[in-house]
Amino acid sequence: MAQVSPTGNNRADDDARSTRELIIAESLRCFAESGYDGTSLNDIAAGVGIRRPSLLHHFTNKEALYAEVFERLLADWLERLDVAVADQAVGWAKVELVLNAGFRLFEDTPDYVRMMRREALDGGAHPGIDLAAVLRPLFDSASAYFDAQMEAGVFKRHNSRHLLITGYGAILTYFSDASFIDGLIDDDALRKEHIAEHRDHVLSFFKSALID
Amino acid sequence: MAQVSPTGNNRADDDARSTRELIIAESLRCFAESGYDGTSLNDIAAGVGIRRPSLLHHFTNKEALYAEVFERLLADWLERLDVAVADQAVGWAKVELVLNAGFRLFEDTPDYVRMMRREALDGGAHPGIDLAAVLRPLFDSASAYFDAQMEAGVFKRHNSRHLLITGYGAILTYFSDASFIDGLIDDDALRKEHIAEHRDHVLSFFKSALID
DNA sequence: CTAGCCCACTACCTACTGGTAGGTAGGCAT
DNA sequence: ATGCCTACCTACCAGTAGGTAGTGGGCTAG
Repeated sequence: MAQVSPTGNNRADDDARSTRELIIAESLRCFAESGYDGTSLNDIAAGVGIRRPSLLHHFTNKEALYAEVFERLLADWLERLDVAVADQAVGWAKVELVLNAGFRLFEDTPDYVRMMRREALDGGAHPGIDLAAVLRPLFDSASAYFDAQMEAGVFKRHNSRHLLITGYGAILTYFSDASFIDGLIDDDALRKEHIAEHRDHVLSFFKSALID
Repeated sequence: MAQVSPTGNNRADDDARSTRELIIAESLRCFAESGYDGTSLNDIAAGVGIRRPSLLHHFTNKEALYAEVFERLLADWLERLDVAVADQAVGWAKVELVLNAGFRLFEDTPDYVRMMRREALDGGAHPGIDLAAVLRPLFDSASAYFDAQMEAGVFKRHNSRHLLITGYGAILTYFSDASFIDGLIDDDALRKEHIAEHRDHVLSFFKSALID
């Protein structure tokens, strides 16, 4: 009989999980920075401080590693957004709440944003990952929310689906293309104050397009 | 004495240029689809119908090929945008003109958009290419234009630089992430009618944020 | 102490990368 | 005919990719 999960190993399990976590964290960095093809397992292993075969002891292959990193972060993302979406605020207040949550989320995890952008750009090149399918429910419910608010006269009339796509592009791009934007504004676009500036702009811009 | 450039070879030069053009066209396709690291010279050569060494007869190395493709398309892009920007229209009419030109441009060259997005995402990973430096003059003059119009009361007040970044994100994203958006709207996002839909939305959205 | 597991290691494999060397077929000018 | 040039080829290089096999140390359980 296998003794399933002995309750209290300390170092063994801790180290194991810690190594796994280290690998995932380093993979995120690398995949965000250089993309799937631009990242070698050697790069990741070196970042963790182990050799490639040791890395492959924790993950069956590169694709599985990528999938796990992606799924992990997608789960984090949805969890945090769900909290904001679940709030009972209505009208503009709710939009502001969700936009703020999005900004905070992206500010906290810029690597995730770049990885997500690469995934959207590659468009299903990585089997087993269907970004659109995961986000679709959120997209549909948000679209329905806008339609209802517009119908009720709370918001000005717009195409709700394209409105969401516009918002997605406006916010995500600032973080995913930050290093490009650096060159436009002559400073680090990811500095807190610049992020706040962009957030304030997006909020006021969307507000003046939606309200009154 | 070397006979410099005999004036009128027909087939030799034509074939040569045609092969070069074929390589550039195929490179664009591949780089847009799979990125720099995801594209091998063999892929490109195979697409053209020649072998890798023959390809390297036309371009000194992979980086030089990438640079030429990128510079070529950047030049095309700036040329077309300059025409729109040079128009003497003022106020919202000018914004509408430039946005329409941008949409037409992106619609005509979706591969270019994806390549450009990848470049912005990689942020200077490819030496000798400085996207921000090239676009900076356009960015600054556009920013000045908005500031002047807002000062004159033609447009509502917004942060002009962040307004431009928002617009850049809103439009580019639709094309660069088209395959992801496919999954959200359950159809090919690059179909003419959907592009028109998004263009109409962006125009009306920006208009209601800027005017009145 | 011993048995066994976990984890990381070295050593190796095949496939493919970007790039080079050297050769050949054909066009064109002298 | 000769000689040069362009455009392509095959064959090869060193380096690196992802992945596998087998080894050994350190820990824990019995």
